[in-house]
Amino acid sequence: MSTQKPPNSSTHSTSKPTQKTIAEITGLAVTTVSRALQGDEKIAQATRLRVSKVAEEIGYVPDRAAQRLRTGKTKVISLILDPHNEILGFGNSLITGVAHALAGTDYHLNVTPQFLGGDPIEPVEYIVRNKLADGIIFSRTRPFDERVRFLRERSFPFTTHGRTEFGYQHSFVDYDNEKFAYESVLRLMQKGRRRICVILPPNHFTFHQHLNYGYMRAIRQEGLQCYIPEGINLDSDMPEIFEWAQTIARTSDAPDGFICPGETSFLAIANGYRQAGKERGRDFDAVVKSSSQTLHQIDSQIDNISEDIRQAGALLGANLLKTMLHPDGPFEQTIQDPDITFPALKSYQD
Amino acid sequence: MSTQKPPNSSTHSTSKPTQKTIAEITGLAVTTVSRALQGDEKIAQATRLRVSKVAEEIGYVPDRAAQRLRTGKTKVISLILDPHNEILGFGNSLITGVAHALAGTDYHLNVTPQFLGGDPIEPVEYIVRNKLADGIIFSRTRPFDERVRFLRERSFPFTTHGRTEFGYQHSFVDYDNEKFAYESVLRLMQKGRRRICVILPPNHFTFHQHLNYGYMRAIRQEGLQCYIPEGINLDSDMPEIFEWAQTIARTSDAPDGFICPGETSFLAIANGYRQAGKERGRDFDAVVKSSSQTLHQIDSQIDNISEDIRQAGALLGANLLKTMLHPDGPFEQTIQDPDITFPALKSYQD
DNA sequence: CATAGTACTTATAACGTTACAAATATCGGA
DNA sequence: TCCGATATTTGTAACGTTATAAGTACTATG
Repeated sequence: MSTQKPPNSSTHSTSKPTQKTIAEITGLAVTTVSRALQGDEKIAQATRLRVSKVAEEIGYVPDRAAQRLRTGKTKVISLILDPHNEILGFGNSLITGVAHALAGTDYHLNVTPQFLGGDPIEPVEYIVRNKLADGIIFSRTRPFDERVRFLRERSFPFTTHGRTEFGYQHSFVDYDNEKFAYESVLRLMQKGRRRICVILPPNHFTFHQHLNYGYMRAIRQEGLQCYIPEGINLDSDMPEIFEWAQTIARTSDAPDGFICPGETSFLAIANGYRQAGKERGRDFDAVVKSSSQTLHQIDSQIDNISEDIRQAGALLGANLLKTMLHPDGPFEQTIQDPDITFPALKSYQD
Repeated sequence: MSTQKPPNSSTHSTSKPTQKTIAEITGLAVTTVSRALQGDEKIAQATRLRVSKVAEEIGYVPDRAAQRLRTGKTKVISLILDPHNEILGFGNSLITGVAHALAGTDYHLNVTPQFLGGDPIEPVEYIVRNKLADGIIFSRTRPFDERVRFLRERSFPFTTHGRTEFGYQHSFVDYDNEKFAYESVLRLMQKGRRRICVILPPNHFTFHQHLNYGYMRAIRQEGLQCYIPEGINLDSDMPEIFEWAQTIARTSDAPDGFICPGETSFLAIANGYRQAGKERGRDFDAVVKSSSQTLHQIDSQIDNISEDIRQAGALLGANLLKTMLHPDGPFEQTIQDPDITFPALKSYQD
């Protein structure tokens, strides 16, 4: 108290306030200010209070660059956004979800775009190399995903949207695609459909397997023929799918039921069938996985099983935060349950 | 040369290489290494070459935190993503565009989500306060946009997607909504429509004015009645628009032409009209502004005027880079021309 | 009253980089 | 041979923060 320096007003009025400014005002040492702001128990409660009050008053905000340089922690989480995820607001919902999970913490969200045609490992390597984040979230995992291997080798915290098939555990959030596919088959059968086709993602993705399992399980159980198109997948352009649908719609054994794990594939198929004079509800049916209300507006009677992307984002954020806190596990592994609420069945069960 | 220190191998083999590592290997001073890496002409070409070769070899990457602390430059550009921009991949396209503009520079892209219902100034204040970026991009500008005022006051570089009506100039990229609306009216007239309705964004946005001007100009010129719905706007939920459309479709003076500056509004309207037994092409027509191929798949005969969002992002990035280089202007102001290519008219011009 | 402990505060150094001023070497010309 | 000019390199300090170790003052204990 007695050693309080004269409040050198010229120093702390001009530019951005730092801990030094607070130190000068309170007459404390910069170290004390730093520790007070960190809530160190070894600093007297009264001091802590005083410091944070002054900090508040003069509008002090910590310099993240300095913190980062000193501690090595970026306090940033990087979400890698895949260009294929454009589908009806997927990216935005995911971002919003993660951002919500991070709100209240001092972590920032950084979105790294993954360029179309680029190697998926690139953004991950880049982030690790340049230490641009403390944790990474990415999607579209593969059974033996290179990114997972890479990050695990370096003990770099991450969470994935989608599972892998490695022998070791890691944090993830996934959607129960197996159940989605299985229930979809049952629903289509309920509507009298027998030639049920499923649109699968490219087979190097893990969720290809899950969808496939669910579909095949139901198909076998019900004694149906499986119908998996070749040359067409969930990532195909709409015009491509449209062309394909238009063609097969005119064949004698054209599918009368579709399982579409994405909205756009359904739209393209419905359009292709329409060109061939076939209407959804009369000539064929479909169960669609969607994450927005858009589809329902286009076809209000469509059977739709929803996936809550925003929730997935929030879970991913939360799981990653936990992983960073306890880097050696246990790993949070969350599987989202499909929300199945079909419209009531009409009487046209022929 | 003679003063070369012995290559203290223990120092630069373990952890991440820094300029110090390079200095030790080359026998130069850290300062020289720093300036060589910056390409300073005052450093001998031979030295520059040698330094960058060693840097490459040992996999040196500059520590951004240290650079940032020292220079005050974050080398980050922040894109503020509005939740309303979810519409069919808007966000992703914009991100991709900006990212492309930034590729090759040492700027990073950081996406800051704007929460639904939050004050638009919040993310901007936050970025400036915490100095999280050197430049900001945001959209959905208002005529007297608070964010523009705020950033200009602080001479903080920014570019907007959309114009303002301030007396001073600033960098922006905008779409020619006036032309879009005007041309849409003409197109609908060409198709024999006379009761032409326009869906406008909330009237606090600048592009509300532009759309309105274009629409009104054409309406007056052609001697038509204007039809601007109340209670419904471009940001309304699809179910809301659907309800509205369903109701007016049954009125005697129901519009037979719609100008939809967004895909979802069209879908909701088409659905509402369909409930009332009215079909697009027969009972009404629409011109839709879209930025994806999705709509075309749903209705291949639809008149659609496209907006290239990815290009907008690229322009925004480029403009902002220029603004940061020359903070006092001249400001890049780009207006994107609508891409108008309608399907050939059928003969049903009654 | 000395001593150990407790409660709290502080000086010093360092993270990796760059701005600045200063130093050294090299060279042509007087 | 000496001088100034040019070319090139270097030492020092600083950006704002925090970890570490060391300090001070006060209290309790024997």
